[in-house]
Amino acid sequence: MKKEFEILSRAIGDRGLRRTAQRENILKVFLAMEGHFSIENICGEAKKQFPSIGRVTVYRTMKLFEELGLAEKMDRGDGIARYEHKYNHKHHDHLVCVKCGACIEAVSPQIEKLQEALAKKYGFVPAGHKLRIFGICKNCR
Amino acid sequence: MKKEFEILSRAIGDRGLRRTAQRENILKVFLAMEGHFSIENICGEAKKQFPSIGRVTVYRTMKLFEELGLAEKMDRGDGIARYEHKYNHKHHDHLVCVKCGACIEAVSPQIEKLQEALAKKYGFVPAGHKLRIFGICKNCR
DNA sequence: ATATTGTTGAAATCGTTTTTCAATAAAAAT
DNA sequence: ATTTTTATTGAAAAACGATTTCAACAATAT
Repeated sequence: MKKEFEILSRAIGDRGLRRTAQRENILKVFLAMEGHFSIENICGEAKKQFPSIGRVTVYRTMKLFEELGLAEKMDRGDGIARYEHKYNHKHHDHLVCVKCGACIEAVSPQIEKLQEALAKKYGFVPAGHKLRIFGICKNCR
Repeated sequence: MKKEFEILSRAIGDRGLRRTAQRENILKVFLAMEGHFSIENICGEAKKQFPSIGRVTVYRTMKLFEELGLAEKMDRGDGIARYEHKYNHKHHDHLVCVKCGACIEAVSPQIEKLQEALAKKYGFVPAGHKLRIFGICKNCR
């Protein structure tokens, strides 16, 4: 839970950014959440400790965290961007329940390999991929 | 190129919908386009033959086509919904070029199988999936 | 302490999609 | 054929998430 703050600190130094209570608070709150959260979710959580914080600041800060490799945007297909932890979290795919919206993280090394091969077959230099498997989760059936 | 109109006709009969020039025109235009097209693209094309047609009608009609299994919505990650043909087109994944936006359709039966297995491993009843591989296409490098 | 300049947050704006609603037109009833 | 019914249309308005603007503010450098 420390490294992420170091990354933020380094970015602040390197880029001539300023150390603000908002940024530190959003990072703290974000790291404490486990799962996939919308800006509104994160902002709501942040407001508990920092009531004056604005939605716009959360948008801007999460974009910064994305650039720093701390957060990754994902979308469940409902038009709302959600963020998940990225630092020290390896790549994974998502199993999205179409009933309850639950989102499970999963990964198959074989699928990863085959995706590389598929891209190359078409002359693509692969840079990443996003796989969502939709279905009914264990709890919902 | 005939079956799709039959499907529309049948839906009109079954659901008490009405046969309108707009719906037939949008279907004609959509079938004539090959690739992935936004509402604005489709509306622009439709306007050539039917100048009075409105964007809203295209939204509504494409949603109907989705329900009828004639069209499938896909998103390239840029927030704009695009439609592709579904009827008589088997499932495929998308290779999206991050430089030029080109979108190639590809499929790997092995990946499909492994996805099923991955879903089941987590107790999911899979209902479908969307895989986008991002990278640089042959032309762009 | 002061000057500089990055940051904040409310309001305004943006771009896509949806809803509203009066006018229209397709199908049914006469 | 005419009238009635009701689905459909399309412009305008609203909704929605996300972005931009800008004056007030506050972190850092001088």
